Amino acid sequence: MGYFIDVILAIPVERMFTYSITQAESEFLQVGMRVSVPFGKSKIHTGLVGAIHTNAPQIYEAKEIHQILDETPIVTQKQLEFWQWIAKYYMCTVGEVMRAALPNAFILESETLISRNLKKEIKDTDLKDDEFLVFEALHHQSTLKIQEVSSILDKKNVLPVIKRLIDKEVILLQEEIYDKYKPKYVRYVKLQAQYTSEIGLHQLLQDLSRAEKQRQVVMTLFSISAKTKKPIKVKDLIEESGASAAIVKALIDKEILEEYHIQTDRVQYEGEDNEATKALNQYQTEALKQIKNKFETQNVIVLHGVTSSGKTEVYVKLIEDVLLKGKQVLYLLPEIALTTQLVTRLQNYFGEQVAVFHSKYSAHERVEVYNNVLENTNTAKIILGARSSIFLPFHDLGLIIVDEEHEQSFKQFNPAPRYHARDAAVVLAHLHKSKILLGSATPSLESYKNAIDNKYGLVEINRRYNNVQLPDTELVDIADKYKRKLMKGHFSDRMIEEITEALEEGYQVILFQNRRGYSPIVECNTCGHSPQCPNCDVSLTYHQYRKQLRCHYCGHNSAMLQKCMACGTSNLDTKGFGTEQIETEAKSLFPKAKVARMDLDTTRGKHGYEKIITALEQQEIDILVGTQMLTKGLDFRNVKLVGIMNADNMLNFPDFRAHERSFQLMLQVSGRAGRTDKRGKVLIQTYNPYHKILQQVSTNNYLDMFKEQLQERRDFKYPPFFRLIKITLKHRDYNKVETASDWFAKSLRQVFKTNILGPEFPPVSRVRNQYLKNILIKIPQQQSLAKTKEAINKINSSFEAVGPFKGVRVIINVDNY
DNA sequence: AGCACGCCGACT
DNA sequence: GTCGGCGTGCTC
Repeated sequence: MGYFIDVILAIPVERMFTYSITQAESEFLQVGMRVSVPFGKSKIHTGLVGAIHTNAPQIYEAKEIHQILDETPIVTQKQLEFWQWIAKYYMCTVGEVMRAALPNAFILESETLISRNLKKEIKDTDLKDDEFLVFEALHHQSTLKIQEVSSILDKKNVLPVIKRLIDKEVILLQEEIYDKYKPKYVRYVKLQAQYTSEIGLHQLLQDLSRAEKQRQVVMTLFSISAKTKKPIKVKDLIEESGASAAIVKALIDKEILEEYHIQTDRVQYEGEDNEATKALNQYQTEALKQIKNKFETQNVIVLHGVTSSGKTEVYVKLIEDVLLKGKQVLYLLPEIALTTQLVTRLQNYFGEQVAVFHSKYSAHERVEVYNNVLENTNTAKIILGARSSIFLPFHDLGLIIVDEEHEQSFKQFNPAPRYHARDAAVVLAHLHKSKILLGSATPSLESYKNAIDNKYGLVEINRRYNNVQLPDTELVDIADKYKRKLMKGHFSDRMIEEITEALEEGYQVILFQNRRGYSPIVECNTCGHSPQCPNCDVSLTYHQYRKQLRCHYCGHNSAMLQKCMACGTSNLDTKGFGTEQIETEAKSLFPKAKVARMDLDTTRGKHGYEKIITALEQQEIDILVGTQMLTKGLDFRNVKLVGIMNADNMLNFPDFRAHERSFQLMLQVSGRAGRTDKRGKVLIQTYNPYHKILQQVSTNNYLDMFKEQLQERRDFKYPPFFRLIKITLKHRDYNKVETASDWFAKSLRQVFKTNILGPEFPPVSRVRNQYLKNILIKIPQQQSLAKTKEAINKINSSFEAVGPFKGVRVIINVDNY
């Protein structure tokens, strides 16, 4: 009888692959372990064991596996179940989920290594120039990677050269698979055993009487070990004794000290949990009580607490309870909110039990967190992470908190799996029979509706912490201000007055403009021509600080034009404005104030974001201009005024969620104002001060907004009443996209009759030289989601079989909002 | 996703 | 005339 395993590979193909194994291997292997397997002509891939069985495949012969990579499963049964759900719900392959779910370092792929064939005599004259270069390089280096050959020859495609060399038997190939993860070892030292006794030590110090520096080092070592009773790092010893590394080395060489290594986590919390959790005020206490009560009967609760109401403290109390029961906690946050204060705050309470997981971490660091969660170590009881942390190998999850639940960034768009971390977390909680709390000052309509419908529990906090008042919001009609010539640049007289006042009182100001760059359109005043991106269907945005025109879709950039490309006059003008322009204007209007800008362009580096936040906290910045980055749950103590430069471009955004999102955005930015003693002020500049959303923002009326938006969603058949699936077709050829999308939409209409929208070009119909066309499927509540997806999959496979549509990419996005 | 195999333009 | 571009099909 043969033994076989079905293996999941991290590639976008539907099926699993069957490999043959020996009986011994079948006894050792378990579902969830990794194996390396030969795949395709020569490559070796990492596969995850999905099933172990004895059914030989009928139509092909299974290859043997290459190697077993794990001693115990690294993926739990629950995770596999979760992967299956994600793949099914978000219409992607399990392989794609695997790629997103495992740290990259776990997914090894072989690397082709080239080495010299020593058995063969080679005459230089037999080789062509480029062949000789490779041959010669192998004299200096025993093996070369393909990529290295590429750089030696300075060309992309080196395979033909390599092939010729193999034919001439000059080189040999080998496939090397290696673990990308290397544990970190820290050097420690201790005294050799014979010196640990009192006599031995005494003798040693005498022997070293003529080597004063060395004697010092030994003395220091002795005193540290007496003090801490812990192993001593070489680094610490050098620091403490003030000696050089050479002296320590000499002692090791003389065999007085012994050197050893200990495997160490890369991410470590050095401090201690030195803070008792804060006492809650009456509103928080009440909320906590309600949450606990409702968790008795409900698994999901929405916590709606106004900005600065102290939701975090409530979370902390809940976490404490769960930890006492010995369970794990997952705390999900939007990526950007992670890098800051919250981490420190939780560490102050929970010390090393807090583990952080996000994209800025290196591959190694992620592996360590992953393993710690898998082993359920004490250093991974609370996982603070961005959306991808839902894929960690939890054992005993007791609570999931999704903070800033409304945030759009919980949804992944590219690549697949296009999952929404909040929604997936609800499923994850269900799998673990865990509770889940969705917190926000401005809950998403979906979540709030679920709460109203009693599917979820609802708990509200209506007071800010310390009873600080909500800011006073004022709408400024800039149409009127322009008419009466009261505008200076993009600043109304009211804005200038308020900024002046805030600055005079020593407070800080935040100015919000939801668009980066200097101005999004450059236009010729003579002929009306405006420069477009060569690869995408958009106008180029002018970035003043580098005097560049840039495309925000593909990153294309060119120097700012001096003359119009169409008519040659130098009568160029800019339309619209972004953060850069606001920054420039603010600097000239308030020359004494220190103005800084926070957007994608200024926060690029690893710590760019933190630098600006720290500068603001330390009051090195008076006026901070920024995009929506500003909204992410930051607590700025000294900000009194928040100015929204232009509310209209958000409100007019062509998306069914534009109003909801504008409300959330504006309320969140407003929340940055006046967090302590003095009541904050929010100024919103708009052409349309009677817009209902602006009215609702200014009165902080979430419920009104909710009801009104919900009605609109019902009327126009949008979520949460209808589910959406967006299908995007993509190809370089315009006509191909046209005919392909027509075909696709027609097929969909044959099945669904109504509720198919499009095909339609998106607002930016060409990105990176690829034309895009969207089809939107609206799914009424009574229509089966599973059947709908089945139908879409069926149409998609027939589509792939149509010859003329070859090469057209189909991107399916479930819940594309 | 890679990666090999196979058919058409720009260079020695 | 070859080198090298990327379109198409397959991977247990």
